[in-house]
Amino acid sequence: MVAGKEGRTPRERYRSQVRAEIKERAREQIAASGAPGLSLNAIAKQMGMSGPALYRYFAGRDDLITELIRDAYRSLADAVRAAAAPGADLAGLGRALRAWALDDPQRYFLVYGTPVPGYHAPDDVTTIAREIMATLLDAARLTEDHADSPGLEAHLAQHRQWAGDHPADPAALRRALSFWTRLHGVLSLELAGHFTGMGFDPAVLYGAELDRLTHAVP
Amino acid sequence: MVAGKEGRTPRERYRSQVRAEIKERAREQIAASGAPGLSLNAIAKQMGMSGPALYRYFAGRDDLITELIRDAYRSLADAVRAAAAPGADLAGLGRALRAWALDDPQRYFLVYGTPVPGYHAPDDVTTIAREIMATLLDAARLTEDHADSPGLEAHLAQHRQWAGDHPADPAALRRALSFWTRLHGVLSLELAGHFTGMGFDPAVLYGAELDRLTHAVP
DNA sequence: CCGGTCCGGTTAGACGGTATCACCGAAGGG
DNA sequence: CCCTTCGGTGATACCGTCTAACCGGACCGG
Repeated sequence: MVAGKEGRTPRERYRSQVRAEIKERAREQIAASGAPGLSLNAIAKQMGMSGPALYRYFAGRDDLITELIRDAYRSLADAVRAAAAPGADLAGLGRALRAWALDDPQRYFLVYGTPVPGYHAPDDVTTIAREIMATLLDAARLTEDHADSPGLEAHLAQHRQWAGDHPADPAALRRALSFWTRLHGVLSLELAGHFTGMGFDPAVLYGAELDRLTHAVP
Repeated sequence: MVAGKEGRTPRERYRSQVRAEIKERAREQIAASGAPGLSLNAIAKQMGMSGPALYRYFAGRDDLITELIRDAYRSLADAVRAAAAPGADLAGLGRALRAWALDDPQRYFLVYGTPVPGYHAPDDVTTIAREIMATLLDAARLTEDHADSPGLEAHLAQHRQWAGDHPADPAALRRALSFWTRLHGVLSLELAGHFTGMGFDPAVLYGAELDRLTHAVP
């Protein structure tokens, strides 16, 4: 079996365990105060250690946040992969996406929130993003919808490098892209609280958008 | 004439002038490093003053950011109002929204970016948001589209408190909401850089979404 | 014109955060 | 059994917000 993170030596076991606890506390802090409120000092104090000890486990605050972003991407990829397991269509994917987002809004924002102008995601994150897109394209091929946008599909047919060598026709590219942007539109506004106090149920709006993405309406 | 900000007394003139310059520098910093990178100290240094002087003009960092958020909302309301001036439909509104967003992405994120969990927008901001929504509803009444979502429209017909006493039928409510969420979906992903390297032109995608929101397709 | 008040600016400093450094003790492997 | 390596410590530099005490000049009524 491949060498998992489960420790070979006791030292490594302890190390990955402490790393895990640091990340857990970090997630709690982010859930409570958002990503900019994350404080290494506070985490160390919570764990009974004193400040600089954490630098044995993470190169710095940015490194820790990057790690959390990586985990968030992995978690999203897992959720999406699970929902699309054996040739499922976009509908289940959409429901899984919303469940994943509501389960931990700040995790969603780690992936899709306001970016720091200077920040560049590491390569493996973009690899995971590519895998998510591939899964999305798979499901988009198996889904029929009504609408078509000749102009957009023509454009996508000529600019499909983001799909790699995926065997998806322009209509599937369009479906995947609209799926992504429309559901993100509803989700991000909902999670950011822009619907609070408006009175309607965001789930209904989300469901309606998902319906129009996945059903061939008359 | 109403008392504008243009100074009555020289003191007030000077004060609002310094406040304006502080906000200008703050906008520059936010554009360069994002909202969390805003530093009062750096602004003071840039202006040739020393740290605490800025507290004569703003109660603190949060107060300054809140003021910038207020300005961003006002700017968006102005742009939307100008685009919808004499009974225009959603198409022009959509183009104006994208232009406004691309003109200053960080300003867009001040309005629609990742929220700080504890933060609550002041009342006048929600008032401006309401005005934007009213303008959007006006335009949505004058626009015909093809799609309909009976379930969503029925739900909105019963939960229309966010529309206040606006004379908009359920279809218009649905159009306004979809307009908001779909265009935000494309815009926020584009501004966050999630389309970079994918090869296609976000403007085409945005245009296609706007088309389907404003044209009665077969 | 003059005196008092208000206002905008200063320095000093408390406090908390990131991050580096030198040092120490103990666990672990040869 | 020794020695290396690793995890943890306190001290420290630096930067950030924000408060406090203080000062000088602009503004205002008389």
